[in-house]
Amino acid sequence: MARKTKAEAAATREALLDAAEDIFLEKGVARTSLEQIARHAGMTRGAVYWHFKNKCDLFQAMLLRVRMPFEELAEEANNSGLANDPLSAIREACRQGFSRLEQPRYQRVHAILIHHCEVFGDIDPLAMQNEIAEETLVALTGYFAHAADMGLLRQGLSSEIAAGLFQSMLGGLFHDWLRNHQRFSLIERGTALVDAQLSLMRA
Amino acid sequence: MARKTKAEAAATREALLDAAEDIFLEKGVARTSLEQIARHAGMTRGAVYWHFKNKCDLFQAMLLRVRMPFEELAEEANNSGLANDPLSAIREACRQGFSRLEQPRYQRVHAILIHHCEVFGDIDPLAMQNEIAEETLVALTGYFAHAADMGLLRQGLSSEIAAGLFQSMLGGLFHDWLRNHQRFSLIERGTALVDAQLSLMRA
DNA sequence: AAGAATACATACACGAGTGTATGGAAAGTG
DNA sequence: CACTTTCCATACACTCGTGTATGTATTCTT
Repeated sequence: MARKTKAEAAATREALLDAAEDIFLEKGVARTSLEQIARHAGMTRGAVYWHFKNKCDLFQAMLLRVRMPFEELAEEANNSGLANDPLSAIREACRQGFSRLEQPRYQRVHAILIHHCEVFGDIDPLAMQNEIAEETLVALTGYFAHAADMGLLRQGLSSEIAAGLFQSMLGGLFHDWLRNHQRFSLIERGTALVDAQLSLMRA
Repeated sequence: MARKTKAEAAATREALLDAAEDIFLEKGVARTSLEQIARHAGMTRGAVYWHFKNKCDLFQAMLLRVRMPFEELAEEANNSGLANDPLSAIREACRQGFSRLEQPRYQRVHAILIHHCEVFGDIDPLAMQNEIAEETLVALTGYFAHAADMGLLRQGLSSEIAAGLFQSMLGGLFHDWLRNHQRFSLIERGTALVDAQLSLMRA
């Protein structure tokens, strides 16, 4: 085969990553070969080994195309100027995260990470999930503590328990939705649950 | 090798399943070979292929040694004579499930099912999780509807939303705990969260 | 415009894992 | 006490996937 222009080469690289998303999601990471990925992108294994060192490298490249939603959730919660209303800040951060995850690429990659890959090379999805969960819990605890100081929380509800309840609820919702996203809309059901939970927690 | 007595043969079968639990949990299902399982049990692959048809059959046999806690959770919640207090019935059913899952074998097998195996042969772990989640949601909806009829729920809180919140919270808690169970006690944290959530929901 | 680098396709060697076939010694069975 | 069956080890053939080496037409460089 002949050499292609730089733009074409970049396009085949993206096509390989797209194909990897498709087949990883369908068959799981461990059960898919580089041959299957290449064929699904209309290429051969030669293209894969030119653009990526091996399967693990390709997997990492696939992850780099999306950012973790919870990280952005924490970021955007900090950036939102609602520091005087921490509970509303939590709500808006959740809605931001929901709409991010509804984008097909985000949804597919996260579904692969959480439900379709095992420990794999030097990538440990469970460790990544643990980090994300811990970050989320810390961020939520801060916001609920702030809310408690302002007297916004129902009496008898500590900020630690509130943060734990909220984080578990969010995690369960994400797992449910990623398992089969066509059953319900994440934004609709997510905001309904978030609003209900915050309403229960408000003084 | 020589033939062993029936009891000894059954013991080696259990030893093979124990070894499978260990290595599946450590390395993931896809990355473990039958050779590794056999060696970890002090046997060879001949023993594995005598007791099981293949890897998928061994996996199913491993699953059969534990039963789904949610099914039994619902059963025992029905059997408990707390029909006049649905919220307390939910609490007790959850505590039953927590103590079940704290048993090492239950914890290990469920951690494997949820976090350490992909789609695999004719076994689809995600489908199993979907079934369990659906059953749980239906059961919870029934109990919360009963509670709503009795006026036990806070006004403005529908039984569907209450069930959704509770199921997501339970699911998130399970995923968190199964990811690394040494971080906290499921019974302690679980009952704390369940009590807090039910307290928020009570009228 | 000529050499060098690029972007793949093709071909090959290699190991790892699987499934099966065979062997054999002890346990059950009558 | 023969005789069959059981329980497992060993050995072999086979497939699948990987990694690398090589070829090659084209694009980029100067």
